[in-house]
Amino acid sequence: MAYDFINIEKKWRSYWESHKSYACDTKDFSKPKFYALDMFPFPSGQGLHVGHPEGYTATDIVCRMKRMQGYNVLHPMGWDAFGLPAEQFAIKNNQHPEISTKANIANFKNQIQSLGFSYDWDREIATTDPSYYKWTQWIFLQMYKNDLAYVADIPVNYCPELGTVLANEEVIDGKSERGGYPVIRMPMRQWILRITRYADRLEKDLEGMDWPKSTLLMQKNWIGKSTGVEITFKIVNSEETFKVFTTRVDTLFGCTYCCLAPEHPLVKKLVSAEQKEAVEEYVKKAASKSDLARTSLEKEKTGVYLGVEAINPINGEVISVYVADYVLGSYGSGAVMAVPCHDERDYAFAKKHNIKMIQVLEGDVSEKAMVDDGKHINSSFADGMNIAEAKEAITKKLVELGAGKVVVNYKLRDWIFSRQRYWGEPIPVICMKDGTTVPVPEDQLPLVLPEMEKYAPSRDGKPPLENAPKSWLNVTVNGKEGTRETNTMPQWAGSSWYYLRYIDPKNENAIGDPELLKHWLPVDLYIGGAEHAVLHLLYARFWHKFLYDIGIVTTEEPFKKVFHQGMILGSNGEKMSKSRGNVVNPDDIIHSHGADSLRLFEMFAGPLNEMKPWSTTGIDGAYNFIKRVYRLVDEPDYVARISDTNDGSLDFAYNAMIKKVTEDFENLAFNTAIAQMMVFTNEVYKAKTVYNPYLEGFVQAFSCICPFVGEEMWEKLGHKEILAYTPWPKFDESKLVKSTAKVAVSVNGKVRDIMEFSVEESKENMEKAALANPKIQAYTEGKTIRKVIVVPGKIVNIVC
RNA sequence: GGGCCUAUGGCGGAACUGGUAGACGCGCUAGACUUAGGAUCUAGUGGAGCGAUCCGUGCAGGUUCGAUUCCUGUUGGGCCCACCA
Repeated sequence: MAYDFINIEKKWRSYWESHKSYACDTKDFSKPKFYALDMFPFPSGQGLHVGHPEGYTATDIVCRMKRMQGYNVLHPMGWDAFGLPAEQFAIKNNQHPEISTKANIANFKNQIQSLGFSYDWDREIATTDPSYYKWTQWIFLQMYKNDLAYVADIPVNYCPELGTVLANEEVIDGKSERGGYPVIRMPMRQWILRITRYADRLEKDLEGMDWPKSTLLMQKNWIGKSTGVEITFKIVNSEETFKVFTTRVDTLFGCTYCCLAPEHPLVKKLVSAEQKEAVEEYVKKAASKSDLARTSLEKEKTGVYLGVEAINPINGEVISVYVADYVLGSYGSGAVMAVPCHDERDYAFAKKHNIKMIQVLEGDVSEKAMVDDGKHINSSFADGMNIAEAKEAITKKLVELGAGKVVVNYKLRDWIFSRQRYWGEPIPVICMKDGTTVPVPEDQLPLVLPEMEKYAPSRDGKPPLENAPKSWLNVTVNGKEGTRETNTMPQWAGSSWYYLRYIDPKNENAIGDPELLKHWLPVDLYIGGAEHAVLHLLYARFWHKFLYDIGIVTTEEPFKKVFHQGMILGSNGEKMSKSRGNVVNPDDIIHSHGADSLRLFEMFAGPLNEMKPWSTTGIDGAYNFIKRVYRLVDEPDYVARISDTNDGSLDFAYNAMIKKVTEDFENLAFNTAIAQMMVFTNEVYKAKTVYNPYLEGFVQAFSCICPFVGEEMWEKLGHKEILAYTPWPKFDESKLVKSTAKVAVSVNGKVRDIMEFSVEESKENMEKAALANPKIQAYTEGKTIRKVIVVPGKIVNIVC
């Protein structure tokens, strides 16, 4: 019988599904736990992409090994089904998002199931399910009660094309992350989550985590902690003061002017009569400028004189105050001290506006600012000091004067949490006539999204829920009239805590049973795309830390180990896209080569974290290897006789393979594990006979990558039970020890011969034997031996 | 502009804390077998040369008995952040 993957895959898929072979009893605490999580997909209309199975296969392999190693494995899957793209898809196809979402989920589920992943489908969740988003809303309410959710009229990133506000994290180069539409800044009433309150912990706890280094670094940079000094400047002839934040307090003697951001509240108050018109015009212009316009202006430093002076507290110098949009209103105190000689931006601004410059560090400042370390000059008591020393001295002085203090600032901003969209979780808050907000009582959750015929976003930024039925919209609280909040939550809400729900998905009284949450957290292995390095992974950490603070979870961090799979590129090495015409549909491969071949190919193509091009011949190669393996049990008479006695010929090959596979699976190095299985297979073909337990151990390991054909082979080997819970094959270290070792003999670093020595051979004897070797003597003849380096088991190097 | 990652045969990729570069697979070449299949099996395959030998891990240096591996500089590719004071 040839390798009939179509029927083999059909047979075992149906068996595993009907027997619930991979159902996880989370209440079983008798075994060690292992929680492996995939980033749940957004069920798009296009269906599965070949990129999806890559990460999913990786976690599946580890899960299958862990099960055999005796772990109780939680391996769930669900759907991140709310959000903008779902809504856009629905609008485009003129179908209510609820219907299209359901259809897309069904399609995705079918595709995923055909790939043989060992998910526990009894734990399937969808963020759009009211019984799920009841708890998303519940978490929001807890945040609201803990002063972590608030409403504010603030300048936001508004995207007219999408008709909604976006989070800072969702804006890239002044364009929307999704769709690439222009984003403008305008003030709007928004719900905001106070993520900045967690900035310190979010930053600190990154240290030592088993996450990709690049991701840790990205989060760190995004949080952007910096320690500096906040200095108070007095306005001349006024009681007013303003504060600036600086990380270069050492340059304070070189400060020749100050700048306020256009949004700074003192701008209006301080501006002089003669400058009023110019300043007001400038502020107006700056406010309407989109981020795109701001950045596209080649970073030209514009600004106007405010008409007032301030006093530099360190030396009493009188300096001018400007308003300039290169100062950000949302960072630090919204004002800076400017030191033209030692800051590139200040240098450009001062040159343009002809402002005095004082050099306070030695160096050349004739062409550009000098920002490196050096010796201070023109700095009174700090003269001769380097940056670190001057910082300390000047800070000390400012503190004495009561004009400064050490502060920490973060780049991280609060999380703009409302979207002017229909397809999202309703925010469970009631807005009263007097402008106050009242939370929806917890026993009224879930607050279900109302049925609506017209749900498309409007271009003016008004939420679609404004047009919801009056019965939904209008609420009376304590005899007073109010209306429901009409903004909805962003897609990130549902994905910020979904890993908790899998643990106890049907619990109606809590997010999950505290005992179960305690047992199963944290997630041991979390695999997904690197594009979520800051957004999702930061938001989820924030929510988790909050849930920790209110006693829901008992770990400070949600994900112990995170890993990003590399992208699968088109066969031309470019990113897969419809316009490039290089998209591969997994369904086609499942039909032409089978799911096992797809899994094997994606794991063998290269390291999991690296980008790999798709390869048609590569998938053929995977298919051929499966056939070669399958023949071991399908037609052993032609390949290798299966024997009940061990002749020892495969001892080394087998034990080396099991050792390598066990270690490599643990390290997610599947390509090299597969290579070792290929070596073993080649050895079996050569040996023409194979000891039955070796063949079985091989099938168990192989089945982690190719579960369908693995299960079929297991059955053909005479087993009645599936192999998922059989004990993982052990390896015998003693079979890996070799009595002799091949040693390279080199002369002046060039290998000239290979000699075999007993592993116990002494260095002296190895040296003697090498020097006596006629092949070596041909190179050493007539020369004096200056040195001989002997590394047992590796090399003998003769220097002459 | 700043930060991080990366570069190895015709191709995808191996190589542990510096120690025989190219495991394994694809492709290619030759042979065997034939039930003519999407075959299968066996052998060979970094480059140059008849050869002994020489040259080879982006490029230029350095450290070392010995460097794909460590250091400095540089170039190409990728990712992230980009006025954060």
